[in-house]
Amino acid sequence: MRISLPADFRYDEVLLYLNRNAQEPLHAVDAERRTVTKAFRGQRGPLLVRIAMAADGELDVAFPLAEPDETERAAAAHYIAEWLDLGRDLAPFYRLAENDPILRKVVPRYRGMRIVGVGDLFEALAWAIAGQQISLHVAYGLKKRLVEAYGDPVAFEGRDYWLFPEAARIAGLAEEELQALKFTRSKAAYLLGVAKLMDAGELSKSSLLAEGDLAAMERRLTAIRGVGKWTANYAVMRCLRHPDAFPLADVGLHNALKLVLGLDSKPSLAEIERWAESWAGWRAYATFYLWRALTPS
DNA sequence: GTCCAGGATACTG
DNA sequence: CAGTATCATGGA
Repeated sequence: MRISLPADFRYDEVLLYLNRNAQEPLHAVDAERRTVTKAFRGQRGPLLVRIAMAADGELDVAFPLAEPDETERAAAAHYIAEWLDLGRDLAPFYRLAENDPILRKVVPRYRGMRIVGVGDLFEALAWAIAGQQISLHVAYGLKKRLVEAYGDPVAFEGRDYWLFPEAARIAGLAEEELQALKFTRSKAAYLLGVAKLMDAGELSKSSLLAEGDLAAMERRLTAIRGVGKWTANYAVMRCLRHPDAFPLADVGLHNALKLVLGLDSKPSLAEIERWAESWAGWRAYATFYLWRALTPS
């Protein structure tokens, strides 16, 4: 199957981003063959896709495990388009960045990079909660243990491509079972709370999207115990895909600004908020591009 | 040993 | 209302 790509799209950036975590359980990047292999939940069961760049510049999508039917092909196309944010017109962001004293230092270098999404709201929130305050390295460990304990494996070529645990599965656990995976008491409680809320149907991606504007989504999410402004905006950025979601308290953002601006200490939240005023409408993309500056090459 | 990681909450003055 | 202690693991 083929997927046509928008004008500004850089596949190398997808590979680089998805290859940050050497022990990633949810997908695999083959750097030499330039492929990404990933399983996701379809209506009739798990689907495994392997994407690659075709010679003609389109995205090639293979289904190495089982031949999909028409519904499944459509689901995969939709999933990938949302995952890689293929539908977004980045031209307004690039125009904005050209005239911004901070973004102009970063954005042109990575033109074509799109925010890689997390389709599942429970996964996005769980990942954000796991990542609160600790290093990415530790957060990756938490995620891997959670996925391999309670997720669902799809075996192919001698390894497992895991499906992230469903909220219903986590909702039935005791806090101690999450603590055994090295979640702190607080994080275990937060994650259980979110899982129960979603399992009860009181929180879903569609109901959140129906809120419409960013402020309303943030209000609903921050009403949940353990979900502060950072977590809410992170989840909205990665899952709901609002281009203006802004994880202001993000340490990576602070470090990126320090690096890009050549500061000798991290800027204050008030300063960042002021700079970001001119990024209005695109603060999620501004953040993603600034994060990129922290990665070599 | 100390500091800090892609924060949130409860508590204090 | 603004500061501060606490969480709790792992790498530098």
